[in-house]
Amino acid sequence: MAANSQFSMAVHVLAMLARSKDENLKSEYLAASVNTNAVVVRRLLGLLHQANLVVSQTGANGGTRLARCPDEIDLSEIYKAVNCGEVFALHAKSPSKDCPIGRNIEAVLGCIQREIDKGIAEKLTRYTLQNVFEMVEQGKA
Amino acid sequence: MAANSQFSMAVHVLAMLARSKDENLKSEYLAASVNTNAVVVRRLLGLLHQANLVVSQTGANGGTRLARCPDEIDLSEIYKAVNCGEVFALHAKSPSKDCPIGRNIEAVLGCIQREIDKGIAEKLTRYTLQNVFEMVEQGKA
DNA sequence: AGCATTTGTATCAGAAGGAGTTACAAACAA
DNA sequence: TTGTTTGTAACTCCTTCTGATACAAATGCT
Repeated sequence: MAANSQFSMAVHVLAMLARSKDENLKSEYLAASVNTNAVVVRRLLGLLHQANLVVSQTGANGGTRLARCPDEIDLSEIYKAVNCGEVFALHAKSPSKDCPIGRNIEAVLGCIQREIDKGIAEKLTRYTLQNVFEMVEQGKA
Repeated sequence: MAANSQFSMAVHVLAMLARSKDENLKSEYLAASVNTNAVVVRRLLGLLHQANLVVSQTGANGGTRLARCPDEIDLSEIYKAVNCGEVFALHAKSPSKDCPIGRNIEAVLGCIQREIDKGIAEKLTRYTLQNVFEMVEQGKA
C-alpha cells in the first residue's frame, strides 16, 4: 500500500494554520510547504472541516484558518478526523465457522483492537496543537 | 491499500497451534480455517519463524508447531513479527525546508510516532497467546 | 455587473502493496 | 524410491493513496 501519511500532513497543515493565527492560508501555499499538490491539501482540509477543525472560504482572499484556538485542539481529534482505518485489519474473508478457533477469533481480535485504539487516543490526547506548534518552533523534537 | 490483516491472521494461526499442542499442523489445514490460500499462510509462518515463534518441518508428516509455550508468547511479539509499517507514515516527500514548520515537523512527528508505538506495545504485552486462546475457547470476547 | 481568485469536487492515470494462485525445488518420512 | 510438505519465486488481480487536470460555485474587488 502507499502508506497513509494523512495524519502527518494534517498535523503539518494545522501547525501552519496555528502559526498564521486568523489569517487565511491558501491551499496552494500549504501544498508548497507540505511538498505536494494543492488538491491533495484541499481534500485533506475537507476532512478537517468535517471534524470542525478548520473553516474555509472560497473566492478571492479565500483560504483556510483554524476553527478553534490551537490549545483547544488535541491530536486525537486530528487522528480521528483523518484516520479511516484501524491499527490492524480484521480478516478480509471471515474465518471458518467450522473451526473452534475460527468461530470466535474475530470477536476477540475486535476487543483487542478497541483496546489499542483507546491506548492510541489516550497518548494523543496529551498533545494539543499548541504543544506541537511550540515544539516545532523551538526546534526540539 | 489492501488493509493489512496479517496480525489477525497471525493470532488466529498461532491460537490454532496453541490448541494442538505439540502436533504439527499443515499449512493447508490452517488455511482452511483462516479461509485463505495455503501459500499465504506459509508466507506468514515464515515471518513467525524469523521471530522464533514457530518451528516448521518439511516433508511427509511435516507442518508447523509453536516454538514456545503459549504463555511465554505475548501479542506484542506477534505484532512486531508481522508489522512492517508504523501506525501512520511520515511525509512521503520531505516537507519544504524553507518553511519554519516544514523544517522541523518531521522530527516532532517522529517523536509522537515512537510514543504511540510504545503505547501499542504496552497494551499488547498484557495479553499472552494463552490468554487469547482461552478467550477464544470460552467464547468470551 | 463583471472579473479575477479560490475552494470543492469529479475524474482519470500511475504507483505501491497485499492477496491469491500456480509452479517447482528442497527436505523429509516411510 | 516414492509421496508429502514446506519454502519461495513469479505472476495477476484488486484496492488505495497520490498526483494531476478540469470546471462549477462562491466570493471579494473595482
